[in-house]
Amino acid sequence: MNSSKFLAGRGRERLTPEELILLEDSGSDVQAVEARRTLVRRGEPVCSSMLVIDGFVCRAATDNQMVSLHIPGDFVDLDGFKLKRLDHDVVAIGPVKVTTYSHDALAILSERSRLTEAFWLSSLLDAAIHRAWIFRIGRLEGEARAAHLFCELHARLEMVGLAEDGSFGLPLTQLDLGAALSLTAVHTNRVLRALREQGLLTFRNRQVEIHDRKALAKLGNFDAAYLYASDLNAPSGRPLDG
Amino acid sequence: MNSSKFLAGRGRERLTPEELILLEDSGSDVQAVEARRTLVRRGEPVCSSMLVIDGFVCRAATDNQMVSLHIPGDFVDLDGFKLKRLDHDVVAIGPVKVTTYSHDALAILSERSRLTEAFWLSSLLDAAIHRAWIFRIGRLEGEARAAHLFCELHARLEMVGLAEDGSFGLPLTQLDLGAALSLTAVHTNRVLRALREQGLLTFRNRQVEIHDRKALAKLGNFDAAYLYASDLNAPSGRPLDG
DNA sequence: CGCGCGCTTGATCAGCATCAATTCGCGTGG
DNA sequence: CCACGCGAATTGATGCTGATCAAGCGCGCG
Repeated sequence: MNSSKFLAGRGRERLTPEELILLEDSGSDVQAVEARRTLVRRGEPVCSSMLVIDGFVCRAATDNQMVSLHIPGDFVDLDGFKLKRLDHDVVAIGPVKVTTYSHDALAILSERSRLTEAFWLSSLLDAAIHRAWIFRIGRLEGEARAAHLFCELHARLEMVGLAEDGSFGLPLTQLDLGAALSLTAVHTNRVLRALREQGLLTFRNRQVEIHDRKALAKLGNFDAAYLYASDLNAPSGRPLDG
Repeated sequence: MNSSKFLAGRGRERLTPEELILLEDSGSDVQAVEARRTLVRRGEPVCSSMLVIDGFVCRAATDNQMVSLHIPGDFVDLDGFKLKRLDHDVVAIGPVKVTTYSHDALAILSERSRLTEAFWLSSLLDAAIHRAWIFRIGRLEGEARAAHLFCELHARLEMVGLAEDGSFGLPLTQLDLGAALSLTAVHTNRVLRALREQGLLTFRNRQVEIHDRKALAKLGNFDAAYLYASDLNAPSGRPLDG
């Protein structure tokens, strides 16, 4: 598995080919991580950050509240580069592949290129997604809450080519899903059944099939604007030709 | 009111005096904003960002869910500098004073200094606070939720010298508080009464008095680590003497 | 084959929303 | 000066959403 495919995620389309090469050369080889492994524990000093290449990685706060869910192309703990420790655990959900970037390497990269801005942008997108999670948990109830999360995941996965026809792999248990939705596993199960019975989506065998994308978005009050997809793919403020 | 007092908030202690001067010179004069004014509406193109000098500013998502609450020293919509529009409204809660920074000025600043990193750091702190809000709303119930929020506000205000002896001004109505806590105004009222009757805190006339800080933190499961206060005030990675 | 984990379903209970009404504080105009 | 109006605070009554407790099922794996 080559990491370069995902280097261009999260607005890094704006980078020049030279910058992308610089970025790729600074990362480690791809490393495999087994499912359920805790990659970073909260509070521990960290000296490197990870780019997800394959699989799903989550960030978990106190009482196992999931606060973030990362897909291939996401840097998981760029926070650690600037803050030197994390305020949450980082856990692989299924089997995962990552590349790591030592903070020393990132520091050198920052000196030599506009990559600092790319990283900042990535952090801003994380923050925007966090805000959507606050809204989801704070204002939507059961079915709508799940619908909103599935819409988000679909949109994000589609941006990196990992969703097709409303269908994508999602190696979460219903307990994991509950941790993200802030619902018990029991209630998550009932919510999934309700969505299935309404013909909106099925989630079985680690595979999501969205049957009615429009209705799902409506139920979940989902507006993808906060993912800034079009902006990121649009030509940047940088002059087009040099 | 001079803005320089708050330029050093949010980890900007790390900046050199020259950088601080550069920053101060790039901002507008202090502008007064009346209470309840919407400063930026979601989706609108933005071409400047704001630093809060006095008062409270919040960010509100769909259905009036508050997703963020900003105090003097916070940049409210630095997001807009990189993303060019916001995924939420920005609203003054009480009467507020701000200085604005045009994105052109910020771009020039970025070129000339390490300010990009300071801004990035500020965004990372916002994200960390967002995560704490997800935990609070997702895992804590009524009283604990309110306790956690009051602890956060106290800690943040103390960092910029706006809280003393567990007491600080907070110009929110109970409805506003409910929007932040994701509770109805009615239930917010009952929760406040419960906290008062337990001798933990009183909130009256826009003034918070924390009577038992330790017990409040315990009830709210509050650990201030996510605010990175000590890290920000500690000497930075930058060489101490030049 | 049996154990464990995840999924599923039923029954009961608690936290909070909702609806409704009253009171309080305060600025405004008669 | 007082009546009025309006937003905010407060309190009561009722109902819904989702937690909790409990039990059974399916399936992969040692």
